[in-house]
Amino acid sequence: MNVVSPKALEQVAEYFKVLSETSRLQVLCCLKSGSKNVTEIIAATELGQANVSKHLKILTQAGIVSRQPVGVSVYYEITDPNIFKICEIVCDRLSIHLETQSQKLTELDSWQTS
Amino acid sequence: MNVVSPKALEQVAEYFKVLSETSRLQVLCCLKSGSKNVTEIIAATELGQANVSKHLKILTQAGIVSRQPVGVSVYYEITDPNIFKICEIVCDRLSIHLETQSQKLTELDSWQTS
DNA sequence: TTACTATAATACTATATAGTAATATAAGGC
DNA sequence: GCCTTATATTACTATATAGTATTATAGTAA
Repeated sequence: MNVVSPKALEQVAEYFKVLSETSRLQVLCCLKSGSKNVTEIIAATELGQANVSKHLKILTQAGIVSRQPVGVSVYYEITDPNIFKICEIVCDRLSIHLETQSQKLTELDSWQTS
Repeated sequence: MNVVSPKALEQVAEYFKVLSETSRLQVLCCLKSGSKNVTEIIAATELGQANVSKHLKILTQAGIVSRQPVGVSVYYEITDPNIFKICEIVCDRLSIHLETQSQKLTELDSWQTS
């Protein structure tokens, strides 16, 4: 058994873990329109400075964004546009899931009140 | 700012969190070939029984697998084949990232030995 | 040099969760 | 009824990490 080695799956899991935080997704979303420096990212996301800095480091290490110092400030940019393709697939899936969930709730409700 | 609401991003992050564990990816991989009961999943993944049970609950609640009791055993099946499309995109991205990483290491190495 | 601003790193707390041992539940066979 | 097997749940420990206050570093202007 074990067609795919757990070692390889670990890498994939690690990548998903980077995407599994609301704050990091916020950062990615605000970078969707183009390169921004840290101050702009802080303003857009309303997150703390140290927090944003930490998340940017994680995103950079994962190769999802790139870092480019310009004078005193540092600009970050998305290097992997596929990110949004992945998010789209997930969103589609979520809406389907939520729909069936609410349908089940409706059925449950009508069963209780009958 | 904040084009996408953090509330919506939370849902997406939650979905990614489900996929961010090696053990759960192992379970999904072993279900790729088709429906399996818990005993078969335990055998294929070599994970503990309670652990598998917990992961299956999480995957079911996320709508990624479906649960079907048959007699004394319970069969699980992947309900969202898009999962593997997402994983493929991530794998492609990972190989690109690893390649550039190793390239950087090679450059660093040749710089040190020159 | 000093002062100021932008970003990063450190140290810490609080929270979440993976894994596991033990227990519970439930279905079939006897 | 009891016994066995399959799955789920509970209680617990150990670990990881998000957020934050504080400090450090670096670029730039006066």
